[in-house]
Order: sequence, then C-alpha cells, then structure tokens
Amino acid sequence: MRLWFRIPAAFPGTTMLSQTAEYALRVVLFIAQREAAGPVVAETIATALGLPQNYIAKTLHRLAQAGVLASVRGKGGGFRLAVPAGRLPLIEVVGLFDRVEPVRQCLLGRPACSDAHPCEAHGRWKGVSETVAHFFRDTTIGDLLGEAGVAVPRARRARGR
Amino acid sequence: MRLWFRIPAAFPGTTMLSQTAEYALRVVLFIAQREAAGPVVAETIATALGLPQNYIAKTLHRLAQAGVLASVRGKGGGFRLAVPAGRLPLIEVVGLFDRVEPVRQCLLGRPACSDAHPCEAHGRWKGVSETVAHFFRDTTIGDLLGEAGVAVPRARRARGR
DNA sequence: CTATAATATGACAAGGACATGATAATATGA
DNA sequence: TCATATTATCATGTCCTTGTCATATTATAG
Repeated sequence: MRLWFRIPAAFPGTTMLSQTAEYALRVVLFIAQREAAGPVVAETIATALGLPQNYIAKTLHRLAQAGVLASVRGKGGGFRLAVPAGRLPLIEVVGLFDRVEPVRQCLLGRPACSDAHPCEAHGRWKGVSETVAHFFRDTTIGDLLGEAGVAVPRARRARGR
Repeated sequence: MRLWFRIPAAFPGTTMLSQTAEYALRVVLFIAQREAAGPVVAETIATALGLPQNYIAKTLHRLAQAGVLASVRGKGGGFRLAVPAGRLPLIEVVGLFDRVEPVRQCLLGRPACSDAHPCEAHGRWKGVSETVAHFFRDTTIGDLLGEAGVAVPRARRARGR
C-alpha cells in the first residue's frame, strides 16, 4: 500500500509489490539460498535473476544499511544475510520500499477511519487487510527456502523458527 | 498489482490502491449515496470529498466511458450510476485504474509461476492473493451503502444482490 | 437565439519510480 | 606498494502518476 501496492502497467504476472520491493525479495531469497558458499557478489545476483545491475546495487545497499544484509568489500566480498533466514520476516525486506504495515489502513483513505469510526468499507476490508499484513509479518525468508518446484507438498514440513 | 498496490509515499493511513483508484471508489460510493435526488454534479463531489476538482473530472469521465457511470450534460446534469449499486462489484471501479485481478499473480514476479511450476512463495502467497481478489470481485458498491458509522453491527442485514 | 450550466478534452508541469553510466572508496593478495 | 575485486555514490534520463489550467462541447431554459 503505497500501502503496499500499485500497478506496474506492463507486467503480465504482476505482484502486489512495487518493482523495487519485488526485486528486494528475490535478491534476499537468492542470497539466502547461496550464502553457504560465502558472500554473494552483486553482479552474480543481477545476472542470475536477470535484473538491472546498477539498480540492484542500490537496492542491495539499502538492504545493507537497514541491517537486513551485511556487505563485504574487496576480493572475496559480496553480500550475506545479516540475520538468520528463519528470523527474517518478509516485512523486513519489503517494508523498506513499500508500506505494507499500515497501522491504520483504510480502503477509502479516510484519516479518521477506525473500529470506533469506521468508513463504509471498514468492516469488510479489515479482515482482508489483516490477512495481507499477517502474511508479510509471519512469513520468513527461511519459510520460503526450498519451496520451489514443489507443486503439491506430500507432507507438512516442520516450521523451524 | 501493479497487481494492485503501490505506496503513495507521503500518505498516513494509506490503502492498497493507487490514489486514482481510491478516488474512484470514494466518488462512486458518494454518487450511489446521493443519486436518489438526481445526477450529482462533479464540483459537488470534489468539494464534498475534498478532492482535486479537475482531476476528479477526468476520473469521472473514465468511469463514464467504461459504463460504470452515466453522464448527463447541461443544466440539471451530472453523474449517475449506470448500473444498480448492488450489481456493481468494486473490481469494476478499481480495475479501471489498478490491476487487481491477476490471472497469474506471483509475488516474486516469475512469469512461469503456476500451481504446476510454483515459485518459492507460491504456496503461501496463493491464499492471500485470492482473498484480496475475492474481496474486490464479491463486494459490491451496494454492500457498502449505509455501512458508515456502524461500529459493531447488532444484527446481520440482508444482502440484497 | 442566447445565456448559462454542466461535462469533455487538451496542454502542460512537478515529483517519484525505475533505470543507466561513470566514478569514488575500500579491501585483498601478491 | 600496486593491481584488482568489489561495494558506495553521484549524475543523469525516461516514463508514469498526480495535478493544474484553459478551452471546447453540449444541453437546458428563457
């Protein structure tokens, strides 16, 4: 909304996030998958994910400044997670770029909208909005690791938080 | 999303929609509440809702061209709903400006993401995304009429679709 | 026919998101 | 120390969203 989302116009399978936030999510996930072998170089990330290199560099920088990533300069350098994947909720990544955690989130943009003074959409929208907020707060990068390619999970895996 | 939402930066109680889509929703709702007394004039709407007048004029025009509103020119003119409020889902309003109905909506922006070839977030994101999509598809402008100011509804009202 | 009320439309501009390119700063290894 | 790898930063540009202003078009009433 602005909260979190807006529409990127020409995107086919578009998400709910700004382009930058989506990049950030993919980048952090990629690093989480690779960091066992040491810091991951920015160029490697951009190439592997097919993202604009210089733009990603700045996104990485912002993530590092926010304490999500740790950056290492010089030979053998790159980016690592600054926090264990299992303790890194998506909101920590996405929230740097998109406002996904609305303290007060009114579909109609009423500043005074609240449970006590609801707008016309309040009752019906509240549950939806909370569903989205909970997703970003409760899902961690660790939760997503190893999920790719699993069409129908046979059994529930342990959570591991 | 561009699914749907992006962040309007300076907005306090921001929603999930672009500024324009949010305006459209408020405007259509306002017209639905007033149209019993005849067409509603654009200036009246802008003044009552505190929205930029000339900008709203264009939004109204787009809504009229899309068949959501009917416009009447000249004295005694203004805008009316072109469809009964109870048969006007929010997606018909919001969808003109924001892409809220993703045929294939991948949080990570993978073009090939699907049930058969899911991305890392697919399983966890799917339910959330469908909740949002259903809200906009299944809620009508009529559903929102008369909801304002009702903090805790005493009893469930009839639906009337 | 004319004045007036209203919508329709076009030109334009400020700001942000997204992006590119070049350069500076810093760490490593020989 | 020096070459190199890598992140950090700056300058710039395009496009879209939001918004303003002015004008054209159309309908009504007298």
